[in-house]
Formats: sequence, C-alpha cells, structure tokens
Amino acid sequence: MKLLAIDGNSLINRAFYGVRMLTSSKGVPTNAVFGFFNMYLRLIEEHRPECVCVCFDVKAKTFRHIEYDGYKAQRRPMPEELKTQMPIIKEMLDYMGVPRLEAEGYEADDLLGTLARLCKESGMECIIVTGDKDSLQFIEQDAKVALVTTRMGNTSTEIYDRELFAEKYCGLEPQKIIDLKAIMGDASDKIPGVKGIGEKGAMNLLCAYRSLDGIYENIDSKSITDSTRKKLIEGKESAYLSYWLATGCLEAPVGISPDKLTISKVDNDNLYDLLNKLELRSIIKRMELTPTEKKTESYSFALPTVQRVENLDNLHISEGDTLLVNKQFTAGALCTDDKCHVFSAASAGDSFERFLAKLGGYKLSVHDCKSFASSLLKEGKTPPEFVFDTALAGYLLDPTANNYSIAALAEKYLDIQLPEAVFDDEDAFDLLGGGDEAFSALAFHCSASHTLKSALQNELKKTNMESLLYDMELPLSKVLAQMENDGIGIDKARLAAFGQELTIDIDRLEQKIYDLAGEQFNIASPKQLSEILYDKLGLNPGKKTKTGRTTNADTLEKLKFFHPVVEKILDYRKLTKLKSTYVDGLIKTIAADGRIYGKFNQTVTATGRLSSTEPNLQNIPVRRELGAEIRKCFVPREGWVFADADYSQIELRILAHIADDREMKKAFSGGEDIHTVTASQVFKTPIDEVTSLMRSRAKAVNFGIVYGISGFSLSEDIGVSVKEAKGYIDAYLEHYSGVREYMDRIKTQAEADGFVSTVYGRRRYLPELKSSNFNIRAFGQRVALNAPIQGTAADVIKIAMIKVAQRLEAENLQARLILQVHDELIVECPASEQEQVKAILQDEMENAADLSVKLLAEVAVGENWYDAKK
DNA sequence: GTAATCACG
DNA sequence: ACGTACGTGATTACT
Repeated sequence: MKLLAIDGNSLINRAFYGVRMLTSSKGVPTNAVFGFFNMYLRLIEEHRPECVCVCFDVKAKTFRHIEYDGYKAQRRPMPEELKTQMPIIKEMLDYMGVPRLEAEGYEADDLLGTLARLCKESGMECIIVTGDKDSLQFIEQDAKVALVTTRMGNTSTEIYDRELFAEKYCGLEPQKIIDLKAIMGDASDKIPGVKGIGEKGAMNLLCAYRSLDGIYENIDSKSITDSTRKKLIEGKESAYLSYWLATGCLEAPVGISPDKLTISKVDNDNLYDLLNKLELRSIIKRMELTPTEKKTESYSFALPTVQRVENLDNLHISEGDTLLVNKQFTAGALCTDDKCHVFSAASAGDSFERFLAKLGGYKLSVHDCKSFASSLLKEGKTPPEFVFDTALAGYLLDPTANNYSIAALAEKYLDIQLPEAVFDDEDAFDLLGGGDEAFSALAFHCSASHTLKSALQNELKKTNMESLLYDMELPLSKVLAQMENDGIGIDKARLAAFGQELTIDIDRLEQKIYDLAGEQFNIASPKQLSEILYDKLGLNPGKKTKTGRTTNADTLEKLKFFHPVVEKILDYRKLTKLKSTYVDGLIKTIAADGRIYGKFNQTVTATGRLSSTEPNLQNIPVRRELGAEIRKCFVPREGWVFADADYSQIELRILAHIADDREMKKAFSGGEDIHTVTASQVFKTPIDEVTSLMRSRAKAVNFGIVYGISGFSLSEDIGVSVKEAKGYIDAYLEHYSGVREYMDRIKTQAEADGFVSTVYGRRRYLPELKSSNFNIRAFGQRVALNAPIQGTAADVIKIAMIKVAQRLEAENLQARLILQVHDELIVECPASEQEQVKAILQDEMENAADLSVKLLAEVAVGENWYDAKK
C-alpha cells in the first residue's frame, strides 16, 4: 500500500506563482487551479498510489501564536486572486473523490508528518509531495519526499530518500533540516533563525558541527569567524525558538488511518459543470469527463421546431430571421422565434442558389456577415442586407475575448453548451447520409444565434453601443467584404526580380559573416548567434531574454562599433526579412489573376482597429529605402491609379480633443508642426531654433505619451539618461497640463468603471487594474490611457471608410477602396477619376468626426503604392 | 506550440 | 522596490 500525501498549500502556491495569470471570460482567476490539478494528475499517473490525501493549513485562533523580540511575525497576505481559488480547489477535490485533511491550528506540514508516522507504524509506503524543504525532516519517518521546484515556469520534482538527503546535506540525518532552519530561518514560515546567517553559512556550520547544539558547544572554535560567532551568540535565543518552531508535529489529529484514504468515485456532473464554468477545458479532456445531461437539455431549450425545407416555394422568410449557412454553401438554416427551417440543396433536390436568391431583399441577422458577404461576392452574387451580426455584437461587448464563435457566445450570454460546429467540416457534412449530426448542429447553432440576437441586443442597449453596431460595424462589414473581394494588384515579375537581387546580397553577406566570425553557423538562430557574438567574440549584450541573451536590432545597433560582423548581421537580418516575409511570402499569396486577396479582420483587436491577415497588408515595408521596393510592386490596374490618403497626427489630435488641452489644440489649430512645438516647449527654445535632434526627441515623447510612457522606456528609446528623460516628460506635462489632468482622470475613471471608452462609446474592459501584481496593474493603467486614443482613431477611420465607399458609389465612380492601414486609406481608380476621388477622400476623412481639433488628411496619387504616398 | 525577431500604425 | 510604451501578424528556430 502506498500513500501520496500532498501539501495542498505549498503546491497551490507554486502553481499560482508558476503559472501565468489565467482567468475565465467572466474574470475568475484560474491559474492556480489549472496548475495544481495538472501537477496532481501527473503525480497520480506517475506514482499510482492506492491512497491519496491533500492536506491544508488551518490557522489557529490562538494556538502556537507567540511574539518575540526583534522579529516581526509578518507573512505577506495571500493575494486576492489566490484566495478566491482555494475554495474552488477544495470543491474540485471533493468532486474528484480525493480525501483532504485539515485541522484547526495545524499546518499541512504537521498533518504530513503525522501521516508519515502512521504509515511507518502500519507498514505503508508514504510519499510526501511538497515544495517546502521543511518536510524533508519526515524522511526520518521513512517517508519519501517529492520536492517540487518551479524554475522558469516549469515544475519538476525530485524524490528525496535517506540516501539522496545524505548526499545533498553532507551526510546529515533528515531531522537535521530542523537545525538548519533554526539557523537560517524561513521568512515565508515566520521562522526568524539567526540574523545575518543564510542557507550557505548555516550549511557550513552544520556540516562541521552536525547539530545546533554541536555548533554552540564549539562556539569558541577557531574555524568560526568572529563575525559569525557574534551573530550566533546574539541570535542564540532566536535559534532555539526557531528550532522549536521548525519542528514538525507528529501528533496532529488526523482522525483517520492512512489506509482508509482511498480515492472514491469521481462526481462527473458536478466536476464537469465546475470546470466548464471555469473554462478549464484541458482538464476536462485530461480527466475524460463527459458533458452533463442537463446541458444537452439546456440547448434543446433554445431550439425551436426544426423543419426541413423540401420545397423552396414553401419557405416563408420574414425580416429579422437568423440565417446560418455552411462554409461549403450546400446547406442553410433560417430561424424565426419559434421555428428553424433547414434547407439542403442535395436532399431537397434543388439548387442552393435558389435558396440564396429567395433571401434577397430581406433584412436578416447572421453570424459573421463579412465572411458570408465575401463568399457571395466571390461567386458574383449580391449579398442580402444584414441587420444584426452576433459575432460583431460579441466583439463590441468584449473586444478582448478571443473567441466569438456561436458556441462561445452562447456559453457566455445564454449559459448553454453547444456541440462543436461540425457543419463546416466537409466529411461530417453529409446530409444525405443516415446520421445527420451536422444537420442538427447547423440548426442548433442557427437557433442559438437567433436567441443570442435578443440577448446581445439587450446588452448593447445597456452599454450604449447599439449605434456602434448598426451605424459603424455593420455598414463597415459591407465595405470590408468589397475590399476583400477586389483585392490588390501586384507586379509579380518585379517582386520576383527584387527577390533575386536580395538573394545575391544575402549570399554575399552570409559569406562575409562566416569569414568575420571564423566559422559557419545558422545566423537566423538566436541561440547560435549569441554563442558567436557573446562567447566567441566576447561582446556584451547587456540585456537578456527569458531563455538567453538578446540579439535584437537595438542591442546589435549598440554593438556594431565593437566588431565588423555585427553590422553585417543587421544587414543580413533586414534582407532575409524582406526576402522571406515580403518577397517569398507575398508571392505565395498571389492568386491566379495576379492579385492578392487578403482578409480584413473586424473582431480581433482590443482597441477597435482592424487587423489584416493572409497576407498582412498592414505591415508592408515603407520606412526603409529597400523596403520601399516592396511597395513599388503594389500596382493598380492598367490605366488606373492609386489615391492614397493619410491622416496627419490623428492620435495626437484625438489626445488634444479628449484631454481638451488648450496648448495642444492651439498648436494644431495654428497648423504648426506638433513635434517642433513640443520640442520648443520641452527644451525651452524658440521655435526657429529647434534642432532636428530636439524635434526627434520631442516626437518620441509625443508617441510615448500616447502609450503611457515611463522615464525608463523613453530613455531607452532616445538614448538619454533616465533622469533626463524624466525631465522631458515633466516639462511636457507641465506645458500640456490638460494631458496631465487627462492621465489622472482616465485612471480614476477606469478604476471606478472597470472599463474605458472611446469618443464613440466603444469599450475596453480592464480587469488588469484589479490585479495584485504591480506590473499587471501598471499595464492596465497604460492601456486605460491608450485605448480611448487608439480606439477613437480606429472609430474615426471606420466612419471615413463607410462614407468614402458610399460617396464612390453615389457618384457612380469605378473607384474602389482597397486598403486600410490604420490611419491611411488607399483607393484604386481610373486615372480619369483621380481628382474627384482625391476630393472625396479628403472631404470624408477630414469630416468623419466632429472633434474640437481639426482633422487633416494628406492625399496623393501615384502609379504604385510607394509613389502614391508622397 | 512557444519564443524571438521584425515589419507596420 | 517593482520593471519598464500601445496595437497587430508572419517567419524561423527549437522543444
């Protein structure tokens, strides 16, 4: 018989600090739960014990509570996020049938010692699992101790028996761990020890004199230094007190014999519900739990009668119905409040096209209207009008969630579980076959989307975000679908030729680097590169990454004067980046017709911006000379041109508006260069004496302010001392006092509300502000500052996009909006339309928002993307 | 799958 | 004393 006795408090602590912060979507912290149970399950698999027991501390009301001189008995209070997880873990253990023990006035350690003794007496094997070295003393009771250590987020265990203990502790007996603690103390356990002597010193003494008594008996020995002797004499009382404190109890009232600590049956339903609520799906999977019955019922609750549409002529559609179509366009579901019609082209012996045609003219609700509209446009069909979109609504309600699938939203807002969306899977979707799992999934999901519409509408109303959905995101979807469908032209031959040039330069650089380094290695491997630079060539990076020494561009830039290879490496990096990401990468995405059809994602960013994928068209190089070559490869159709319009300083203008800063607004209304004005103020210099260095530093301050700057980061960025950087910030805030007030105000408000908003009411929730972790809290504050600014800019350009698209259509132009890069819009149009298009872009962008600061758009036209950005 | 790096606003 | 600027996505190396 084997007992696994686990120190609950110790392991949970390790899990909490070792696992990055996790919360459920409702904000319940779960990292300790996650970490603890992963550890627990691994231990069980590894040791396969017949008996298990998890022990917990229970604070005494008075027992063992003592005060003594010279030592403040303070243990850091348990962080709130950990406190809330303790009862959850205990509840889970109960559902898992795992015995747990606690006794008032006893620590887990005492219970472990007692269990070890009982095991010894009844001839059972005992393995103690803990992160606390204190428990090593119980090896004396023939227990083995699995000591858990966390290093770099990875936990490992080492099993101590008498042999290993002797090896690690110079042949001492296990109980001498108490003597060790008595001298070195233990801050986390309120054990004072001898002041001034740590682990190293204590070990030296014990190795020489074998015990606490032994040390004091030999206190006059020559091999003890005077200073150590002094510390020992002064700390004698404290040492013996500590000895008593560190002595684990072997007589705690456990009230059960160890062989009775067997695991009972898992309560699947309760455990599933709890884990499901916490969104710890990996544990559900690992424990092979099955969804509870109740859940199956709860989604049938949302499911109205399903009717198969055998004859399309009998399908009656009304406004506000919810539509859901599979990816392959072979089946669709249409839900009203009480019915769900399901149509399958194959089984109805009809065409899916006729089904879609019937939808035309009706205002429908869908989930992810952009992808639906995009697919239709691709087939040359006109999408119906959509009046609601559950994905967009879900995004507005919580832009930091990472999943807006119908299933995820239904879970969050309706508290119902849906099976996986199998209807988009080609194999699973076989409506003609007997089992129509995909068929019913389609109906369930459509019905859930329909129910979600009411729930989300309600939430949007409560949060004042209805207009954002109806007047911004929904109309924008249509524009984005059109942009995705039009794509952008690219000069493949020119791009490929540029790639060839790059290859030549890269090969040359590679050889040069090998020559200079004296050996061949993989330059793209940060690991190998740091060995070459920092070990072989003796350079010093100064900074580290989590796993090694950094080789990033900033660091190499500083090192390039010390060795000629560094500059070559920087060049090599620039060229390989261009080649792999922008030449080879882009070429891979060119469609048969020579155009690139990227995606614009509307539900990704936390601030309301768009994102671009497959390929990312929002990070095409422009800043460097060589990078510009890439932009020159983006070209309009024959006889057409690009019209490119760029907002000038939109974020700073928005900051001036939101902060209502008199000075900043004045600078903008005077049409002055904001960075020069700022430089003039920060450096107390007349405008016409501002140097380019001053301007570039002021520019960094302006950017930094928008991001929630710190003196340290600014100093890193512009290469001045932290003190100097702080001086700049102070001077800045002194002059732009409205900005200072805004920074204070927004933080207070964010803390009170739990969220911040853009000018248009788009929200971002900030649970980070409640964190007990300083860094996370500080991050929350920077976000509180930045999100309204970045988010408002995102809102403004979204409005501009809708208006531009409308104008182009209303004025019967062939021109099409084809790209958006956060503060920039690119339109492709026949050369003959360019003047009209320029006027429209400028007009609609500058008048998209009515702020207290004028918005400025700079428009230019060109034969390729590079030339169109003057 | 994660980390490091670097491209953009 | 803390640890150090906001928002993205693609590629490569490596576990």
